Amino acid sequence: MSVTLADVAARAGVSAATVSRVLNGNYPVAGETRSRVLRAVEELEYVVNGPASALAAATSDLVGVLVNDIADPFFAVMASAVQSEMSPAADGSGLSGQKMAIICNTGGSPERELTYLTLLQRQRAAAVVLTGGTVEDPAHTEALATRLRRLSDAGTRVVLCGRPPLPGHDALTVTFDNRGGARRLTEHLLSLGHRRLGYLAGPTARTTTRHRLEGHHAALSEAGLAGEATLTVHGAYDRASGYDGALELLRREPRLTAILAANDTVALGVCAALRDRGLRIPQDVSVTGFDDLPFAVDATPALTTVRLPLADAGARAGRLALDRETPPVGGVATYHADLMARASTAPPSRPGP
Amino acid sequence: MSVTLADVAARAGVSAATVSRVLNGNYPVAGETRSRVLRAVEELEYVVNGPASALAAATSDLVGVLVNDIADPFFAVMASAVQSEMSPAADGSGLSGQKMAIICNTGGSPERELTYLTLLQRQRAAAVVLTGGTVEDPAHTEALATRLRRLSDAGTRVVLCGRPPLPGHDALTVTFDNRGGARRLTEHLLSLGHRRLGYLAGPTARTTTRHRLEGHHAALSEAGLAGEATLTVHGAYDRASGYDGALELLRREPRLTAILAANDTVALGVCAALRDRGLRIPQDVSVTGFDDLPFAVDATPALTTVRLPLADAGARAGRLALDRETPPVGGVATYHADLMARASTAPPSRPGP
DNA sequence: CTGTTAGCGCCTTCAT
DNA sequence: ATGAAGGCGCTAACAG
Repeated sequence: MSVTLADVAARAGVSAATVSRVLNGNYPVAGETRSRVLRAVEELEYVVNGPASALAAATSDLVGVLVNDIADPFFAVMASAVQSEMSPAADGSGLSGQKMAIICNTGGSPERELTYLTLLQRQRAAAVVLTGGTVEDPAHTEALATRLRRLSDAGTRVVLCGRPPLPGHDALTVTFDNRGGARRLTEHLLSLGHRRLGYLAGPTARTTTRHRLEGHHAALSEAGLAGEATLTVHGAYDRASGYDGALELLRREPRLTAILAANDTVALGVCAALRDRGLRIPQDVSVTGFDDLPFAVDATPALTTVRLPLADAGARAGRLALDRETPPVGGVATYHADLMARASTAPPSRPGP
Repeated sequence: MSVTLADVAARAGVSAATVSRVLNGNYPVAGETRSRVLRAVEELEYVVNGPASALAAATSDLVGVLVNDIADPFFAVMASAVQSEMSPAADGSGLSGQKMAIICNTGGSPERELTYLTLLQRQRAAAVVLTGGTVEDPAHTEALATRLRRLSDAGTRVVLCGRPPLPGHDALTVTFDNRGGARRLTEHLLSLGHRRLGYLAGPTARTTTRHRLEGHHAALSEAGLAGEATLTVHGAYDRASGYDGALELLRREPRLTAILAANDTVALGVCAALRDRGLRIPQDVSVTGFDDLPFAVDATPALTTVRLPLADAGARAGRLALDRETPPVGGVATYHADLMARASTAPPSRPGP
């Protein structure tokens, strides 16, 4: 078998307890003894047994991070930021208590979300961060709240990042003003003179989808256009949905002059579809995204969108999860979504009626 | 405290051993007893204590995945694929033995890479997957080999994904033909008639950088252009390096007609710089990327690049890590890099001398 | 400051 | 097919 604490203790001529104290450094140990222990550790190439110490100390160094899909930049950026808050020093000093992130891909499936929470509870995770929007289904909301309550009861810190507070559980929350973002985007288009807008929404029954749609409608109402044909098509948060959705919108209303996409990735699909149709952006149709992912500025034309401070939010969530930042009042921090007006939007060439 | 195996046993009127056997399902248990135990588990909301079972069984359900930066799509796609091989069924059935991935961001730092390996050894990880290229430094290579050997000795499976086999350790390896890819890209440009090429290489002393550069040179030599001014500038694998690097290349050789970027992200920066300089792509300067990340096809013009089957490779690595696929002969599987000729390359308007 | 003594919760022979 | 018992490696009181 491998080297254990006892081996190190024997080699250093001290008790196991002393070795443990040296390694964890939260207890006074004589300098002399200390270096003797450290030397023995070196010589024996001893590596702490994580499970054993987790069991004995009833704590763990694991932090769960739930994402829909880590290959989606939206989640990758947040997850990366969460992680950056617990990354070890480059020199590898002080590894004790070093937290490690377990990133779990739920694929947007509510069931899998619950499954992963169980798995994380099994690992006795120190904290759990749930990122991105969630499904709006009473049954799932309740199941989720129950699971999270069990986790909190077991001492696991729970933080929500990029989704609204969960009814039935008072987890710390870092969220985005999705409504405001969509409203600003819509206002921007209206102020340019657009009147025939198409909205490509995300999957139904998801918080982000609903909030963005609400912001869109709010802007329309304020402009006295509430009654206007609110052309809306739902789809997934991916490029293909953008492509198909744009074609569908054009089929329904060939005269539309602007399309608001559910997010930047979808917007890319929209742009591709418009190009394939021989329509120019923004001369014929203006396009907007959402999120301001890194590639948005490199799209041609550069994409008008709203910026979500994903990295800031993720980092904040990470700190809250590690209890290294005082929680915001009320437990909820909301990040503003700034309009990034770029080249994909312009006044319509044929003003509306 | 929380519910333990003993509690369940008491409730079900059986011994702890029996409960354990039911939960792990690798031992015959009477159907009657079995369901009684399962009911007790339900009623008590019992959740296995991971650390405790890991300690007792001397095995763990954790799998480490090392990446440079999870926010970089190159790594995110691979990591996601590795993970997909161990994701639980959506219905949450059969959670026992469910593996979980710990994704570690090394930031490209060799020290941190070693640190994370120690941390994973501490967790007694079932397997470790190292993704992406690595630093070519004898000291680090040796330190890495040593660390990996300790891991293997401790029973952890080690898989390399996206990097060449490591001298000094016979880890299973899934790698890409970076040389071939760069060669094909260069041949493509040469066949279009380009003679003044600029090469924007990645960071020095990294395997991917070197291999791609070698492929580039090989193509040049074969075309009898070995002596030609091989304009090369090194930079990081990010957009900013592409932007700055392109300007630097143009400064050194204003007449160049093509730029090969270290990867797609860098290529995006190159395109931005060229546009800002008023140069048209591909009429004035052709541009190529590497990797064929999702956004490459949406760039304008669509980026000519070579496709690395990142998802396939990641999935393969995942299966090898879980010992669910017979290893390739020799322990090394190499994936081909296909040329994706798109709109960012064309014959030079002013043919070379 | 350091050693001693109990567990932490589970798995796994070994009996039965 | 099930129960009993020991131990996995470490930490946390409690003495000294």
